[in-house]
Amino acid sequence: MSDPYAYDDPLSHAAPPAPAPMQRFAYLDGLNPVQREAVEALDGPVLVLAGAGTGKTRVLTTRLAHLLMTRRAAAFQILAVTFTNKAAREMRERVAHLVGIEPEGWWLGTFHALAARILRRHAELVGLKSNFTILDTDDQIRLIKQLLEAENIDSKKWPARQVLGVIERWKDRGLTPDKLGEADGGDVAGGRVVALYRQYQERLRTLNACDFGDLLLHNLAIFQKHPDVLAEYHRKFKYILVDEYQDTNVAQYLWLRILSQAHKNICCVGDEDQSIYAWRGAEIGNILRFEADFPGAKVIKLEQNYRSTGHILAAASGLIANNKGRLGKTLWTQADGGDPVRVRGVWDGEEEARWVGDEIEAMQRQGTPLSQVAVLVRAGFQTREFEERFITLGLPYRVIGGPRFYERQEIRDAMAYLRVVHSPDDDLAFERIINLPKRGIGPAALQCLYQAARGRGVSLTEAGWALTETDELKPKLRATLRALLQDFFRWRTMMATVPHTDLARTILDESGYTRMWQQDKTPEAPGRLENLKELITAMAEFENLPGFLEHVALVMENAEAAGTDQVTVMTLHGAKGLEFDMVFLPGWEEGVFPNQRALDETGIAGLEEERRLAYVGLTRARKRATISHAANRRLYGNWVSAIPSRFVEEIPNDHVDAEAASGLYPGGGGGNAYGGGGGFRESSAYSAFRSASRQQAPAPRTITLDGSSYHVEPRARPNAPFPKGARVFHQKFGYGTVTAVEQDKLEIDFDHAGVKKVMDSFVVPAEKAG
DNA sequence: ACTCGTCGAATTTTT
DNA sequence: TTCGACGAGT
Repeated sequence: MSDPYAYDDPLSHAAPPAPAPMQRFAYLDGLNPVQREAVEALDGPVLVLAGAGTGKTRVLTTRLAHLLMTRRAAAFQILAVTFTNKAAREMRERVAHLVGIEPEGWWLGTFHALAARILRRHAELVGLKSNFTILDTDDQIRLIKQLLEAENIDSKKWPARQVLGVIERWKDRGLTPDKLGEADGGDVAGGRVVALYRQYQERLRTLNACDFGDLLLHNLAIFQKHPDVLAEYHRKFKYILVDEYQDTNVAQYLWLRILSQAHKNICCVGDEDQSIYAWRGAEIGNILRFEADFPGAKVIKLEQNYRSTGHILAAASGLIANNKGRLGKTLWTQADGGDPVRVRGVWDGEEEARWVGDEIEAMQRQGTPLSQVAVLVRAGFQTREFEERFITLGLPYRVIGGPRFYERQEIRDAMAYLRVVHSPDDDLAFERIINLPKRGIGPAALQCLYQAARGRGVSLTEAGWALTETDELKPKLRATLRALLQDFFRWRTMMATVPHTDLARTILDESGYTRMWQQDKTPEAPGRLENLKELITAMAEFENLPGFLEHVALVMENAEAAGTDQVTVMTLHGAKGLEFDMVFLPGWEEGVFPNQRALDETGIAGLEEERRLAYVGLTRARKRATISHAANRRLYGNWVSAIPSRFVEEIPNDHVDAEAASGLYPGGGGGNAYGGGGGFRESSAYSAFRSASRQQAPAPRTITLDGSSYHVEPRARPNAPFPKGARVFHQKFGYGTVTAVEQDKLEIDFDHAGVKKVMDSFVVPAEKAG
């Protein structure tokens, strides 16, 4: 317990393990030939392209086990990297199961946890102390706000969130302030983001803190400037294994590359078709470029799907085939065809929720457990309608998402107390709780503290002590401040003798924080007190306070919900990696999905990412996938009409069973969602969403359904809509922009052929061309 | 220092 | 529509 950051493996420099005797490895038996190849290709760079449901995790874990069992490497010589703690835990458990024991001293964890571990050992090389704190988003925002204020930048025009976003994207790409010119920030924050970034980094250093991005960047800096340190890790890590490679950002890629450059034993597993995190810095290019980045790389494609029925798989494959930026895989299955993907058109969001609810009840009656049913939505706000409906029906459900345990206000407050006790210099934590519960130390007093701290170049705590000696503060305030600081001092001394759980309880009680919630009469208060208790319980699993704080900073996880039988409602992003028998995919409308903003902001790249998201959604389903779209939806208080998502049309007809209420879309003869000759081209959702056009709320009415289900005729499917401004491609005239729309005739300004009027059936959206 | 009202914005999320 | 952030008033 003497040094909580002592991570050194006693065996790090031990002689290489003896080769294993020839033996049979039973765990290889259940693998298919390709999986086996992926497991056994231990040396050199390997890219395993693992399609959805092809047994990726199995390959990963078996490969790790194989490395250990063949004694190619000891556990501490393997670096195994994941994105989430959940994935790390799962891998740890499954490998332990395969190997029979929990491997000791190994380096398996998230990019951030591993980078933090390395950084703690060499913190001084980048000007930090090894007990640096890792900031959470709250801290970051508050810091940026302070900087904005100091710079006199209007925080209304440039919200701290946005400024932070820009900085984080830079960090994702490995761009430290010195690599940027002042102009690189565009007009963000009045053209001063780069300066803010620099100041932000300076502040972090004086706070002895770093954010998540820094963990990686500091690692890179250390490796680049200290070859001896790098060499140490080169010697140490003989094999590197990476999960979800398609989600890596540039900084993570550089980190992997530099660590693997000595031995080149790096195996990356991923699926470019499931790359859905570009918006937070993921570079799909990393996986697309793998063979170029790692010369001599072996590429192994896992294509046999063990999850879904034939129809679902074919639907998903057909959809994703519309993407350009992919390496390409052909998934196949031995499973039955099963049912085609259902596509259902309804009048509005309410009806959609009603229909989905009814369908789920029907499935339940037929014996499907609710735990095998999921409703996957594009965006959080879509969950509400389903919740309301499920409550009405009395259908048990749980919404995944929402604020997680360690993000709750009361937990963050409690954590701030603990952080200040652990490290008195943690100004951000101190600031958070200095007046919580209310002690009368308001903004004015805080301002005074700040000045004192800055003037003396010390932390707030230290400045506080100084202020108790002077008469800059009113006597009463001075006394309060002194009492608080003395409390902290006392708690700090208790650290050595009192178990950390007891200490935490004491702190929360004596500080008056518990009492604050006990006296609070809002309905949330009891829950918050519960959470505080839970926090103490969670602490018990850790040896000491620093260990716990590191866990919270890096892991920030929820305890798993109780195991009652419930429908799962969550976002498509949240569903990656999961699977269910029955999957509902509501809201497949232009504007909602693909999301209009994604299209506006990132164009074709955005569209392709949305399509991958659709692919992820479909491939979550084992037995049945049900897509639905509403003709009308209430969005931010006003009604908008929308047309079915282009993704609906992109699914091959043979695998779709489409059915829509009649009269959903204006114009056109048939009046069903898909046939009927282009009726809904006029009410393009593009413009509808962009301008949030105010429309009369559709009068509530009963929908008469077409008696029989309607099967889509291949030829009858209309082209994608071409709103004004759309980029299109014409066989003869090339690329152009739509300048006017009149029924099925378009006026197009072609890049090379000038303005022409053409029938819409002769052009395709520009992104589909070629 | 706290409460109330107005204004504006509004995907996706891990660490 | 709903939520939050901020500014004015008590």
